[in-house]
Amino acid sequence: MSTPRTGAPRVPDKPTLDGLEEQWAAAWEEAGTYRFDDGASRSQVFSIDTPPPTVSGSLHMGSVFGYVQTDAIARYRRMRGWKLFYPMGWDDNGLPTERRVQNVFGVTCDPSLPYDPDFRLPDEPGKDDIPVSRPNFIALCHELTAEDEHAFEDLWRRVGLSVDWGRTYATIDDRSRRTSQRMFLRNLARGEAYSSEAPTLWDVDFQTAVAQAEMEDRERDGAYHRIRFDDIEIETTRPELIAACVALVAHPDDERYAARFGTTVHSPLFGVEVPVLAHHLAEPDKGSGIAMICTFGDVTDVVWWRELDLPTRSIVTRSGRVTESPPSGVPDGEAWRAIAGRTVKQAQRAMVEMLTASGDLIGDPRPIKHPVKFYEKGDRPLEIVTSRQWFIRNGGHDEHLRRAQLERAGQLDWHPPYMKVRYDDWVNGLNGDWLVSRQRFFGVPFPVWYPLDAGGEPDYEAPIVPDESSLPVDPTTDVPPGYEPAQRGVPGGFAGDPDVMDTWATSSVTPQIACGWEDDPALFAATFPMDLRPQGPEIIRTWLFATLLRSHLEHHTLPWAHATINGWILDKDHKKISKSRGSNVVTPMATLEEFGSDAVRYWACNGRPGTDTALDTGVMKIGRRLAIKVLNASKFALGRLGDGPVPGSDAVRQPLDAALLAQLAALVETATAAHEGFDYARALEVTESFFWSFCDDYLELVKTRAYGEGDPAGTDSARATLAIALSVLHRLFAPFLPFVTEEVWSWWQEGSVHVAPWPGASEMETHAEADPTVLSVAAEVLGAVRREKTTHKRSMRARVARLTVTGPPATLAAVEAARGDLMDAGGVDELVVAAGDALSVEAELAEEA
RNA sequence: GGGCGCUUAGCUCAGUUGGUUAGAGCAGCUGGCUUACAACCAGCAGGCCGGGGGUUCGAGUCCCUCAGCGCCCA
Repeated sequence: MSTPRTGAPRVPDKPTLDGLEEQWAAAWEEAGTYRFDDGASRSQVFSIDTPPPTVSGSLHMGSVFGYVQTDAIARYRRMRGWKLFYPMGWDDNGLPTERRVQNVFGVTCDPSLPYDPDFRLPDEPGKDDIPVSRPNFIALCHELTAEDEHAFEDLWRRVGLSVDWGRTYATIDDRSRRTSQRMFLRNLARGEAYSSEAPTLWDVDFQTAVAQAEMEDRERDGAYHRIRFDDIEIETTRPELIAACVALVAHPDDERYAARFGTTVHSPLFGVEVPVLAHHLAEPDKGSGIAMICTFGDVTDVVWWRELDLPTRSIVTRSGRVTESPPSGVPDGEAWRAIAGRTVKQAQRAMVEMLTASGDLIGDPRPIKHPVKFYEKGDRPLEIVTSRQWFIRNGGHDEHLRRAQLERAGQLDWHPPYMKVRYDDWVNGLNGDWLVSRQRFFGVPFPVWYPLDAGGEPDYEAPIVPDESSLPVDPTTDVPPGYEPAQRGVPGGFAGDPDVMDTWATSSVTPQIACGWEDDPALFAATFPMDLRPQGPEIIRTWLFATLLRSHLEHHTLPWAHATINGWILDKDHKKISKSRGSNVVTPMATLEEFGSDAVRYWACNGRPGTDTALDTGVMKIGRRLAIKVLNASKFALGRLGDGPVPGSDAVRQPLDAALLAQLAALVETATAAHEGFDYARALEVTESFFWSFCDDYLELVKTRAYGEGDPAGTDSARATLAIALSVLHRLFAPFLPFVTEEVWSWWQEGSVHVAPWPGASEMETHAEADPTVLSVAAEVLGAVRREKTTHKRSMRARVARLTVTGPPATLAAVEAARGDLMDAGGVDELVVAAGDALSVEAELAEEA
């Protein structure tokens, strides 16, 4: 039940939407309206694992879309009586931030440099990037992300997210680093995390390893080069790797090469002897049906290398150049010196020239288009290099764990359900464990040191780990237990792991970060496992999957009960809004100022769960009109309540009023059911539709009575109904239009509408007989009267001398029940009814005055 | 190549287990200042529900197929 304020409502003469955002955002902050109740128990709490936005990403309307939808869900649950745990996080660690720091400040990180406490940026950026130490670089990262986070918070407050701003975290802050490191140490202790020297996808520009989830295929031009290995001709798109060739391979059933399996041939130019082998992954239809295996040209090479137990002859370095000296077994001759130290592209040109000259290249290269692996943020194709990296087991090599991951996802409530398929596809397609180490700087360090042997070589098999109580640590500056600072890097001493974790390795523990895992046991018990993970579809394979994995490994439970997956934002041409394509992207703040936050929220909440939605200012205009209508209708209805106490539901005696309340009860039921299924869009739709009919028909029909003309009982009935309907409608709209509903609520109620209880059926109960058709018939008759006036181009004030309604008995009974209201609203002098089959209305207009 | 989603009025979209004559808003057109709102109100017009085939008494809805668009994966 709502709590009406004593005294008459205070309604402004000229209600306006302008300024509501600032006014109410400040009021909510002041009152702590959205603050989490610390004493709540798990059964009272609804906890939301909000996606921490990448603060270095651009702000655009796509950012607003999903967050507003989630906020509508949160506001509904809060009004249903749940104690909302709804914190916000900032994803600031990782490559996007490093890249922005490089661009904005014109610096690059050189980890070999010592920390410079007096470092100052020059006033004018120079032509070349300034190399800075790792600590200086990280300081600049913090400086920049602080600004970005401020911009995001301003936006979220402006758009009315009802998050508890007292619980904000950042993925690089102490709490996140501690949680992330602790989780890693637990994984390590259980054997779920391990390091290994292995072929790894490598971005030569970013100088870091890349995980399967961050890799994408791009269609690129290439060319098949037909090359002679003795009498066998192979086809390859990468002739520059001939020096790295360790075998030839054909399909075991391929009769063309059956006789050659087990024999050897010699590579051209280098003359290295390599075996001819059989493997089922060789494609007989591709090229000449026989391929060279290099270490490493692509991911298939890695499979062949592993399964056929081949030697390693890597020639590509982490910078994307050919090594200076040849791998073992390859002669350091003229051919090698032609490619040594060159970029991959230069080496390819040199090889083609030499092969042409030697006659080992058959015919001209044949141009093709083929998919090439790229880092999703990268500009040059990924190379495969051998390096030591950290992995977390994810089921990619473990059928048992894979099945467990699929089962977990089956226990999760997906909204909409078909989004689960994307998860299943991803898990079924996993071909390796999760690579979590990155050779970067602004991230969570691995909390690990390695003992150095007498020769100064690290022992990777016996990492030194810190006590959990000392977390977070930075092994590049902190000293491991039992060692002295002076022992860093000296034989018999220690060395810190220089790598940082993949940003998803930290993002995958947002439930643990937000809920205070191990830091705040009471909070954790009250909030975890969480209730809801809202997120975008594109990060199902990364964020959702990884979060599920870590929770499964550590807690043997789902991290949340529900996942809502929002759709894409498309621009007017139905193209996905791209962060990199900055040209046509309007900043959300400008849009929010132009249309108002409620209007933008209306647009966002119109997007069905999981459905792609076009950025459409037309829909925002409709939302703005709706918000204005709420102001005006509220002003009218509250202005009719009179100065005395508002009559209660007992006063509802008129059939028309009872009919309105019956329809309203049905609306509440429909809207509530929609919300329960996370279908905020349907709840909004039915509420909006009801509200316009309420304004156009009911308010017009009841207007005269509400003004207090005629029978006082009729007036009381109208006023009681208006008060109930208005209170319910304000609350039904509150999750979508938080600003305007709070404004109109404040005119006549105590407290915030956003913590008012969600309406229930009991509020609409009356002693009057409730027949909803009274209102629908009355509305139809009134519509016919209006049609008559419009057809004759007369004003709505024109009198109707005689109105004849024909219809079946039930319809006529409804007309009789609303007789007075119909005559008042239609300006009818005489109303007569006549029996007939179907409802028909005849209006004789009075002469024009 | 495989999977998922989408295709309904000029535009943006609803259409909930198959069930009267397919809805809304915007834009368009015609009227109306009506003591909540002209940022408003009333009315009109506008649709082989992407194509084809099938199941059914009955299909926008279910099945098959084709086409286009988008996304994911290989």
